[in-house]
Amino acid sequence: MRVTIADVAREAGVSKTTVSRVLNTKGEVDGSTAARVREVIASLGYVPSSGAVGLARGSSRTIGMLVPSLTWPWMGEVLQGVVDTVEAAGYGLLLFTCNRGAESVERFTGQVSARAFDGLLVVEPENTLETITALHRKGLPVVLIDDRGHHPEFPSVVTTNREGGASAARHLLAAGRTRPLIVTGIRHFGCVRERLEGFREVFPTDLVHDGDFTERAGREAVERSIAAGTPFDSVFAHNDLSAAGAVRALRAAGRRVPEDVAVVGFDDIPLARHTEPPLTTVRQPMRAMGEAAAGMLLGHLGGGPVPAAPVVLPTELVVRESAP
Amino acid sequence: MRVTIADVAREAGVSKTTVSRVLNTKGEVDGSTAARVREVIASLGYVPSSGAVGLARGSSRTIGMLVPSLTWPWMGEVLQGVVDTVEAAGYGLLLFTCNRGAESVERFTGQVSARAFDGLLVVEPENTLETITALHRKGLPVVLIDDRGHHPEFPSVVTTNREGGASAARHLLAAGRTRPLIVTGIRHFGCVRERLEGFREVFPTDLVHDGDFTERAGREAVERSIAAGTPFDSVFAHNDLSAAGAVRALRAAGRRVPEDVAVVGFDDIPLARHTEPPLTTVRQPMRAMGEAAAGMLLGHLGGGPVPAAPVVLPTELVVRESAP
DNA sequence: CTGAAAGCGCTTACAG
DNA sequence: CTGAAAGCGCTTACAG
Repeated sequence: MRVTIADVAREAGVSKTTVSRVLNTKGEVDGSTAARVREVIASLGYVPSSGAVGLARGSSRTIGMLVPSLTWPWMGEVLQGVVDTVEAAGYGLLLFTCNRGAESVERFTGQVSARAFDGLLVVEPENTLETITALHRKGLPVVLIDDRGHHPEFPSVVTTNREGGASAARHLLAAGRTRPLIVTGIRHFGCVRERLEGFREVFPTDLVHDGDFTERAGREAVERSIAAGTPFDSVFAHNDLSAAGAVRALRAAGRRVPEDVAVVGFDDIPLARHTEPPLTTVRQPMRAMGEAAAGMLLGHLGGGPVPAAPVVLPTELVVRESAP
Repeated sequence: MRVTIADVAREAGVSKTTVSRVLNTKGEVDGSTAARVREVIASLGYVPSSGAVGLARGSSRTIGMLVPSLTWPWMGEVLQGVVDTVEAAGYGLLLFTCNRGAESVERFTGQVSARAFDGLLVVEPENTLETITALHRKGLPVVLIDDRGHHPEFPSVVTTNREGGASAARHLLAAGRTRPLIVTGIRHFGCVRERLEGFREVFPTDLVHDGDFTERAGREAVERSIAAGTPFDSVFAHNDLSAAGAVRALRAAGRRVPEDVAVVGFDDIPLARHTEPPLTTVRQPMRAMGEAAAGMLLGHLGGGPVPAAPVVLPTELVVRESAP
């Protein structure tokens, strides 16, 4: 049978109120009484029921996290940062993905209404913005990670996408390249627009291929440019996957990387160091972003303020062989 | 203010008992009464508090999952399989990692005692077996995923490691290779022993290098063999990361892959299709394993039996250029 | 410094 | 078919 606060109280010869007080170090309790209660707690191996505590206190000491997919290359890093921070604060992390349309979104909002968690971390899945906005307006604390749509309504953690694009441009320019080709990610993402602008402010070019973050997008951009006879001596891809595709297509076409064409990616996912040649890329601090977002949310739940402006964590250019 | 069952009862002109009955479709309720209650529920947007339900019912409709790391290359697939299954059943998933020693293990067992979840899925972190065994003996339903230590005490989902090793061996043998080199993973893992035995039963060899699942392990095994003048015409690595290391070292040493040396990995992580050349590898069905484990646990929580023997999901040889 | 009692929002015998 | 009441295991005014 489960040990309850009543068992502890009886065994220690005090009231449940007193046990609760020493449990939460709240209110004055006589030193020796407290010590006795603590002994009983230890000897009985008593742990308060999280459900009962949550019900009585009106909060669950759990935070929720909603992500579009768990298999994206950088999601593990974000998650690890979040889990580490949340666990260290004694909170639990409830994980949700909304990848099966309306039905799963509904199930998710049900969990929210059920008060299964006190606050929500979001890597925004497509088509969930309305839902999340509604929940936020109803009072659910929310922090966005890698805000791809730029929603000033929410506290968020972002990285320096514009400066990241600019750093790639400066690097290629310094290496003496003159005709860069850009393979973008999905255009309506804020991060994509920023990476593009940041790059072109430093290194203007009209060779822009619309991609979608897939390997194929990188491959096709290169294949088409070569087929069209468009000269280019470098590629800036908006993520590492399409950079890897570009590298593959270049080598298949007999162009040497980096001698003939230098390639720079974005993200620095594990794959980046394993392509041939390894990718020069703009590193996103995914784990730190997860930690920062979780920290913000926990701080807010603890009664603190939330930053009015997005918290910005810097990208970092990682130089490898694809663009030395 | 939050909508409660009392609000619904008042609005519908019935007792809380009746509302509870239509909520859980339990016991007989008059058709028209039920319809009226349902309308009120919808119009008020009522959702039962998960904490209260859990307290009253003695279960949380949440399952826990404990993993050693969220950044391992195949962990995302496992997680996705688990989350999809758990969500579809209307359960929540609470995520834990025990990667900071005793302190985090303690915090984790605290959550268990707090009844934060009804059952546990485990990808076993090092040095947690005792803890998990103790929890299991105390009555916590547990299912192990990719049981690396072979603990017959627990229900588990595994893959055909022995047959996977054998399939790699048959493939190399059929390709006319005669001197295979093996780079193992950490030796005390059950899966490593099985892959090794499976391979050597089909294709005996004494060229075995103890590795640790890192890229460096693959690189060093190859470098040492070359330095020692040991002839070999193929490599079977116990995971893709060390296979990638082997490929890299071979090419750096001027050996052609697969012409001079064929390389076969294990896992089929995303990286496998991006090495140069892409890796032939023994695919582990990680997502399916996650789904199966979650399904077993949910079935058990639902009152069903657990399979007495481990559930075994088949590996599959994926042939790419590194060993055609 | 301490305790009796009410309350958090549900479910579940029990009685009708 | 329906409801009053007790109970799940805590916390928190309130009173002393």
